[in-house]
Amino acid sequence: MPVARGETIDPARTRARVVATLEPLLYEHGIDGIGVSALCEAAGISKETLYRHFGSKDGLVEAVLQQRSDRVLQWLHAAASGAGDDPADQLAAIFDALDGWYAEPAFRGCAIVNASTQGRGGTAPGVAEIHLDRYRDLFRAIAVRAGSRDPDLVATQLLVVVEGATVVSDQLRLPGAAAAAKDAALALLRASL
Amino acid sequence: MPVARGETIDPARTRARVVATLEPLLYEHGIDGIGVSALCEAAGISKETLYRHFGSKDGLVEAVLQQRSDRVLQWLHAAASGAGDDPADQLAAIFDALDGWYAEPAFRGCAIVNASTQGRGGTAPGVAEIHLDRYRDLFRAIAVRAGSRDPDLVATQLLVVVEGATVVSDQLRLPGAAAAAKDAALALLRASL
DNA sequence: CCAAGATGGTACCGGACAGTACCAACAACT
DNA sequence: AGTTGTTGGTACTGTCCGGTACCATCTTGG
Repeated sequence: MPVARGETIDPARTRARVVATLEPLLYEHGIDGIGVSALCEAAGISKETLYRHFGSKDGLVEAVLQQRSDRVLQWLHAAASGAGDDPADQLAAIFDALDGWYAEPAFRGCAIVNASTQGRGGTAPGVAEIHLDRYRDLFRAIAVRAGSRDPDLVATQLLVVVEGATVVSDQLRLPGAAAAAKDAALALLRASL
Repeated sequence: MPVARGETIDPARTRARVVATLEPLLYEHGIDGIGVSALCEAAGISKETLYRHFGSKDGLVEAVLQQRSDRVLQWLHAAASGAGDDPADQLAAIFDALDGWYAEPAFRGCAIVNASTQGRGGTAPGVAEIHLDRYRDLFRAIAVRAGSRDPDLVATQLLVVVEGATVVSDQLRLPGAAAAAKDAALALLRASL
């Protein structure tokens, strides 16, 4: 089949579809764990199309990671918002959401941190920093509204707990890791008042 | 130059020297970030020697990771022991030691976790689990001696904090991450009594 | 002094991978 | 209808990497 299938030809739409399709694949296999040819086959596009849209494999990876960071942060903000107005409840809701993620069979740790660890040099410089900073901003806002004495400190501590829980859940497959992290996060927030 | 240089021919000694020499190199560049030829050149050995000793690149990596895990755990045990008998002091000493590590320019996160993240499949299955379990045992012993109500929970939480601090320090280069983690660890231990 | 084992050097093989070129087919706008 | 632009298919290139083979050289132990 030569061109667009049922849908109209639209480069932006093609690009978005490719990013959405390839995101879970790159997450599952790792950036160096899957070749460009396999990615193209999975996305149903030719290599030429991929390189016209993204310039290089690194360009594709950066686009995928950017969208993933956006999606994850939106998801956590939604989880917090849906838990009412109490900062502690919102914090608990975030860790409950993470617990569900950790339990998924496809869970492989934090995609952005994994990518940064794998691709030392070249791949997505700054994406990881921005991602973690946004995480920290989310926690800082919660700490501020909870009335913490040192919101920056608490935000860093909560970021540490989240990233640690992610790593431990991934490496050790401890089912209780998220619950322990949630307990720790609430204790740290409480201790900061 | 053909054979052993100044030292006597001794396969075990050669193997140990190779592991010690290549450990920092594999840590710095990542497992897939440096080729076997470069490793041999750096170690001053031929490819044939490397493959006779380790069988494959994965075999070399596993040997390096095993030794690194041993070294790190010994180092932390020593830091704890050197801080006296108070469990809280020992915990603080561990995080102070980590703080020094995080500040090193060569710091690249946890080598074992990095390797596990990079080499999905084939590379060192189980090394990461064992490493984190040993970490957790160290913390559990501290929690027990401190009189925590639930030493297993505290051990998991402290493991989460350590791994999180390592990731955050690596990705974000936050100088205060270790101090925040130390503060969090002590608060969690205190809250568990 | 000689046999056996450990080693370094080098060249090589096969495969995988990122990236490119060329072409035919199809859609959208005029 | 035709022109322009987007796409899929395929073949190809150059490169790098893990791993193997062969050989000369040196130490070690008898």
